[in-house]
Amino acid sequence: MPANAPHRPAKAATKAATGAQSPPRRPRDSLNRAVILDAAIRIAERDGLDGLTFQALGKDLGAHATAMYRHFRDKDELLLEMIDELRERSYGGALTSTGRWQDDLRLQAHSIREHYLRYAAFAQQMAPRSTHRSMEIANTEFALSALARAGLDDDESVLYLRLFGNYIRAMSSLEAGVQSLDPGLRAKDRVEWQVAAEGLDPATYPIVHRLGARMLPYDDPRVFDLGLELMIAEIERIGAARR
Amino acid sequence: MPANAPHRPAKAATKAATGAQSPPRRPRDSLNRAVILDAAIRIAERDGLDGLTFQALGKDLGAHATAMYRHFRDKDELLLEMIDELRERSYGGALTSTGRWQDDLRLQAHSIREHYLRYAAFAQQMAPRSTHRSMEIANTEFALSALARAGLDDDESVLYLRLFGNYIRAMSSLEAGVQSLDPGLRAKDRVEWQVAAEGLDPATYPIVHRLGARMLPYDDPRVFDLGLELMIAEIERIGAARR
DNA sequence: ACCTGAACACCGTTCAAGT
DNA sequence: ACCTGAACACCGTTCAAGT
Repeated sequence: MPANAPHRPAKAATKAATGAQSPPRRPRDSLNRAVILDAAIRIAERDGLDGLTFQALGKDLGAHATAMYRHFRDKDELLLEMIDELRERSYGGALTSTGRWQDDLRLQAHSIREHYLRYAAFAQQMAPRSTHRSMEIANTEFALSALARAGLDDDESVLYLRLFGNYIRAMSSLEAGVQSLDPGLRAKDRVEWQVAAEGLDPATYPIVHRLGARMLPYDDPRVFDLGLELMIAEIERIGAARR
Repeated sequence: MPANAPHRPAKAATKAATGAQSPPRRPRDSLNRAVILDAAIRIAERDGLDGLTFQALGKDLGAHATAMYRHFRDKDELLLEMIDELRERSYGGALTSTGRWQDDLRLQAHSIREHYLRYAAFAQQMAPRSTHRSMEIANTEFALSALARAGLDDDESVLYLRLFGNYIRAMSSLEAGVQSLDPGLRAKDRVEWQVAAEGLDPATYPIVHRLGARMLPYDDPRVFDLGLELMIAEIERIGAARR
């Protein structure tokens, strides 16, 4: 039996011979966007974004791969819906204010960062795309409210909203990117700095030669907070000067 | 003639019939990493990363698609080499110091950012990966030297090097990601904020309702410098306190 | 040793056919 | 109306065969 024959021209015959029959047809209307989205997220979490194919989706759902096209225009539409659904699941309800604008910004920054790291495979797709769904608008209102309470005027608010938002998404996306790399490759990375530093000419690269062994990994967790506190301190300064 | 038959089983026969013959065989050793890299970069700049396939490469070079496998282990190795080659082309020689550490950091930040925006399709691949090639080590020495002249000690230097480096790569990568999106989609984005803001309930979203029309795009160029200056000012403060 | 040709095991997507 | 089956036009990668 030519088990690996491509494009099996005699599939039906093989089936008849082995007694295998088509899996039961999926009952009508049992497939819908919610069910497909659910399976897609489950598959992506298990096998990564590369593992998410229409064939895998069909297998998981017991349906034909092309059945998805009745519910999503193409794969990109599926992906966008997944991003939105994940967002909904992660910070379901709106954030509740802590009472202090500084802590509100910290809370928001960390909740977004955790979301990106939890769904690291999606991070690079999420960061530059806005959905304008209610979740995003609620988040924007939350941040703008904190900036207003800090004492920023309208012009400053829209500017610092972008710095704050971009910083959080960009840095989280980078961390997620690092963590999505092959683990073996990342381990090699750290060692290589040490090796490279030791083998270096101390005359041309004196500081790298001296500090190479103490270099921090790209995703050192202290870095995110360091920049975050810098922004909060600056916002505090601007607000105080304005009063 | 079945022009669109897949996996053309009668290719040789067709060729003989039409009189077409195999293109001239590529002369021995005319293919090498440099030549392939050059073509790959040309193709990627013209057709984007999605257009860069071994088939396109073969066509461009007048060689068989699989000939590349003699020179690169797989596509990922080709991609890494491309990233490194582009880096080499962008900021060819090492940066030369301006004499002021603040301006050195600004120079480096902007040259890296321009590099990311110029090769926006690669940005998301470049950001989280380090190559440990000479270019990267020279850049690291340059930044560490600036931080040392600012007055930072070793611990502070390695920490702020990461913040500085991650900020630049992360923010540049985000901007590149935005600019890689479909242009039509980006235009829609800006309008949608305005529409969303106007249709909003002013009671639940008072600030977004008021400021929605003035929202800045994700890739507003002022944002990058705003954060950059924040970091430089902080480094200045730390250095001054230490003296 | 270097390049080609054919094959393998996939993809996303379209569309006529089944139910 | 919803789902299936077959096909189309691609991918990256392997490997035996040509030169």
